[in-house]
Amino acid sequence: VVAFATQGVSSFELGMVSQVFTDRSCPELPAFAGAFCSDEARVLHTDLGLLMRVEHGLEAMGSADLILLLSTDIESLTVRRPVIDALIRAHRRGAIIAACGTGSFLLAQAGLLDGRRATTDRRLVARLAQAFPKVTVDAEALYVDEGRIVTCAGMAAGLDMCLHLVRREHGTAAFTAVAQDVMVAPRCQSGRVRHLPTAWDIDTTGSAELDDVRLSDLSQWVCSRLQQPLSVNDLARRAMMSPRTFARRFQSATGTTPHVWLQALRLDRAEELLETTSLPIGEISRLVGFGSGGVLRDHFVRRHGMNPRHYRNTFAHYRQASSSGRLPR
DNA sequence: CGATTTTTCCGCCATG
DNA sequence: CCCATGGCGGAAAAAT
Repeated sequence: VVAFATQGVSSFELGMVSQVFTDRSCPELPAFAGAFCSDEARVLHTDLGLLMRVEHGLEAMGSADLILLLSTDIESLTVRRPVIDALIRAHRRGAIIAACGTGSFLLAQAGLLDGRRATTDRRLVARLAQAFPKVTVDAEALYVDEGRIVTCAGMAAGLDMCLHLVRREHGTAAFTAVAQDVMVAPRCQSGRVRHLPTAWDIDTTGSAELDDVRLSDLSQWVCSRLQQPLSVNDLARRAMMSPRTFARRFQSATGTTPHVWLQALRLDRAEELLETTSLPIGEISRLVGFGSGGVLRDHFVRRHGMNPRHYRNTFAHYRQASSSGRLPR
């Protein structure tokens, strides 16, 4: 993992990437070899004015599996040709490139965002869209995953993106463990905001606060009884709303429907069990509340493009530590 | 995989 | 008048 930094680099992101992508010397977790690189002076000042010595130049990108482009102040962002070339080469080679905040501008300049969706720092989304019309700018997303090109909004969204990458490449068990290691309460699903809202992410008009009270503990309540078949009506009853109102308020608060959210939760748990136990797939289906293995399989193919057995094999190497069939947590 | 049954979702609308 | 609520019916999706 190579992180590319320029003058004025965000010290927050420096800390973030070095915490997530570190060698934990723990057999159950993926171990990352990380390095910082830059194309300019080997001594950079961060956004806080601290001095930082960078040991590698652009050549470090040549062998990286994952390249992270760190944020800087947009005014001091200068795009140099060698950087663009290095990014294009890395992309052709098959590397994953993930940009935080202003890093999206580098990707855009390199033409790597053309025809793709992307996001950037909230204050810069309009600017990105205007400067690069071929880019579809998503102003809402925490991060946007376009396969080998990933972009994210500023600040803490970078953490979500990094954890998402861990999950995508190494599975849910690794994701959960790393999230615990950096003391982030893992969200139930990747992508958009999948956790149920707390007061600050609902718009504060109307009676949103009352909703918050009624919706806030729903997530936990559901997680603790996932193995039972829960209908949307059950959720509504628990949230003390009529089914119609529940559906409507859930939709406006989370952007998704109760059923979709519930299935995502089930699927999350199923992934975890597939990776960390050797329970039969039918058994896992039952445990996470899918009636039969067929249903689980269906959802799996939709999310991952592969069936549960294939998925399990892909991430099998993280299993040896706890293969007793014991339930995690 | 296709047919059948069940569940979910959304627009519409009356009500308070 | 504004707006949240919740019942209803049918389309769509999911489960069997």
